[in-house]
Amino acid sequence: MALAEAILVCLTERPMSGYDLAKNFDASIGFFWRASHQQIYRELGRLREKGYVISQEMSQDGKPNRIIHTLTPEGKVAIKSWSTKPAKHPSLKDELLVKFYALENVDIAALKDQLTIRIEQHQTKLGKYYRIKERYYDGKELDINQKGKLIALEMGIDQERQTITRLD
Amino acid sequence: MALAEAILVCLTERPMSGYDLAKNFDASIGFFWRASHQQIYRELGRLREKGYVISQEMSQDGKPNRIIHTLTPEGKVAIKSWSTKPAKHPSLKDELLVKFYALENVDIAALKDQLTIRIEQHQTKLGKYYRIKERYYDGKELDINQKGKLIALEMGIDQERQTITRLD
DNA sequence: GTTTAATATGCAACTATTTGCATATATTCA
DNA sequence: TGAATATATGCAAATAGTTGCATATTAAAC
Repeated sequence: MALAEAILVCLTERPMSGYDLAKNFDASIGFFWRASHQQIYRELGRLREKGYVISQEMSQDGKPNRIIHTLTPEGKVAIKSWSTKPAKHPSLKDELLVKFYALENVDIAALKDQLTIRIEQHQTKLGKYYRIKERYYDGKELDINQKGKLIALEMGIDQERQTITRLD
Repeated sequence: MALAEAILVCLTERPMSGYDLAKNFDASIGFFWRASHQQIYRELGRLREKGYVISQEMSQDGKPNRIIHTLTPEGKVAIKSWSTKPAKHPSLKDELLVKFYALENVDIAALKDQLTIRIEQHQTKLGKYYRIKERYYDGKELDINQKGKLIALEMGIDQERQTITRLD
């Protein structure tokens, strides 16, 4: 499973709480791998058991305590080892295309509405990508780690733009 | 869940056995919704219980018996009703992009190999799409149902071509 | 002052998916 | 003659993902 690895990858940037990770999965890495906070908290437990992260409770004044998870050297080794294994096919499940596939048996007006919504969703996502790119990457000196993120981001931008053109 | 509906959609074309359906999920509709034969057989059981399909065993000489599943009017109603509900986001899980995201902590040579394999996979898929298009759609009179399938197919072709260009 | 939103964590139940196994027949290839 | 491939169906276990709920604090808005 790659949720574990996606979390470890996030933690290479800096130690984070489950809450921080959940926000990351809503924003940056979540564009390539989606996960809910429930999944993340459960997975963090497993990663702790395996010794890939260590977790420390930090008290904060005002807000509830947070548990900060830090990547261990064993965790880093796990990422490297995962990285050499063949990547699985991206999962592929698109209800909207199934509906087009069934055009004769479908409510066409409802389908058009869904298409409009879908296009809007892609535009929203594209907007988010652009904002991230401007804010963190444009006109900055980039180390290799940031370059990797930029590559992934640009692939996402390309994909969204093309999908919008295709559907529109 | 849309596996149920994807199966029903397949059965609008003609009555089929589980085996036929599994092959369909490997070829045409499977380009938008992947499923294993185990999943399909189990789901067929549920669809039978709900009365969306009826199943009849046919003996064949030589080969093992097949069970032919036929869409019922209730099944057709279920498709129509599903078609009006908002389509969920396509699922989104791409290990390869996660690996790019983690460039600093990854084995770069291994990643390049995986990228090559991925491009080849997209090319294989594109080839399949083209063959289906030529064989079943090019220069043919199309009814509305076939037009829907052609739209889905052309979206697939477009997507694959652009993905190959992007990755290459 | 009470509701709403943001922060912060997590369990439990349910549903879906994957993986491994199991069985049986007929044909084709070496 | 034995092995591999295609046809044909399905169970069981493990893993993954979704949905609903539960709790607790603080700040800001109304």
